[in-house]
Amino acid sequence: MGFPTILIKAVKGTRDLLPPSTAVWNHVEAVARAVFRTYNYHEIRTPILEETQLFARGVGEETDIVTKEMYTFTDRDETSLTLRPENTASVIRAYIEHRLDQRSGVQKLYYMGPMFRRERPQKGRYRQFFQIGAEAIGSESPAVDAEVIEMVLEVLERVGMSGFKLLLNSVGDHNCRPQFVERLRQELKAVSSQLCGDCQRRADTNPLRVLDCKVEADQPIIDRLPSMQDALCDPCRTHFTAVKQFLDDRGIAYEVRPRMVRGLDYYMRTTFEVVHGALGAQNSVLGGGRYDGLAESLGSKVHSPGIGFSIGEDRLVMAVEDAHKPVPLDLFIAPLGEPALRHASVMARELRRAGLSVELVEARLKRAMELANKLGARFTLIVGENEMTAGRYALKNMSTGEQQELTRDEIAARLTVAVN
RNA sequence: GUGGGUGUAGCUCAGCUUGGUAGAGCGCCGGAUUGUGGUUCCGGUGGCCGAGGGUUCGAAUCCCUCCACCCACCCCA
Repeated sequence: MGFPTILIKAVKGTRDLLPPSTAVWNHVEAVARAVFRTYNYHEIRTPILEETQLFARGVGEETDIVTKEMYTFTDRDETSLTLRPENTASVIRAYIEHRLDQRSGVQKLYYMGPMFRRERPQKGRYRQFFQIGAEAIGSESPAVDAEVIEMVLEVLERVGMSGFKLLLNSVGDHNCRPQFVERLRQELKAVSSQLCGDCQRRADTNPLRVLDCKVEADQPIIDRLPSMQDALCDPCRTHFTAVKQFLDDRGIAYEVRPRMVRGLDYYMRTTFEVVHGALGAQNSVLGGGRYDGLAESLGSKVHSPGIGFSIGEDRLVMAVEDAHKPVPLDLFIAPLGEPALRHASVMARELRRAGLSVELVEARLKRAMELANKLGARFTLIVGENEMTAGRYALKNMSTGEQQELTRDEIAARLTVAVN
């Protein structure tokens, strides 16, 4: 007593999702599942907790994600565990562990759920964030790349998003990329002193990132640096040309961004990203790409090339939320008095079983009507003594104000028609 | 990790320059007589003014320190 208890609040970078916003989340997820089904993708659920080694080897020892953003702790038996910062490595781990390569056909898997990265939070970026992703494993064909891209754009469109832009690139493979990076590193030695501070550092640690620099003053210098597009080896070039051809066939618009770089080491050949204007600085709604060497680097003896993407669900919801209208309540039942409440409760059960959303509150009628209105009820049913003895109940249409006396059966029939 | 901004009622904010211990709108609750909502009118509820310290007779207001949140860099979804 007297000592104010310190309020416990949500951990930094995490948040509570409340109604009516959760309806938008559910809608986005339902649309994604529906689209994935039509492309014959099936859900996979992997643990949120994995051995730290999985991400170190999968995502890349030197990436920002692994070096400074993971939630890692030592378990009681001394093994190092990590809250997943992304899900592709886990999916591939499961693919190898359960020998999914032995199943026939390309394995097409999708997932949705929380990921964790310990970054400084800002608009569209959280420490616990949600991704919806899919992976197609077991094919190197550029036709698969195009189909995956087509599918994810379908999700965006069906969810009501517009005004987005698809960015495309090829980052080469084990054969041509290391050579390119080395060449870039050499050329940067001559000019890095003229670049911004970040780029001077990147010139050493991650030369590819210099190409992606947004500092205005650096652009003329960056423009003169070699392009990955020109450095692609023949197989990579052929693959990329085919991907573009397949997209063109579908009438899918894209912009080739030779300088677009992705932050996960496993990407190879095709990479892509979708950006949207109204999201703040974190304007990337989804990112993805091919990862033909990932399975081997996780210990697979069979070559298991794959391609996938993941949507930033928080950002997608942010982009479509305003257009979403609240889910209405079908019926508000206003019983007058204790006997009426018992009677109405039974009626409510019947109507709910028939699929209607029903709220039931005993109160003075004026108060009940007020509540019905505030809850956005489409109809209100009044159950009083008169109604119970007559077997006919007053059903009021809340938008027109019109009211009629109906029997129980008539109410159910009338409502199911009106609601659909 | 680095910068900038903001912390006053459940929400959005005013008040701070020129110290005299709080206001608006919305929300919520109630009323305008009996079993009918939305509009209008009236009333009510609600805040240790982010926390701690300092200056002062007196601090939401001035000074210091911390904390939280937001935005941006970095990086990414």
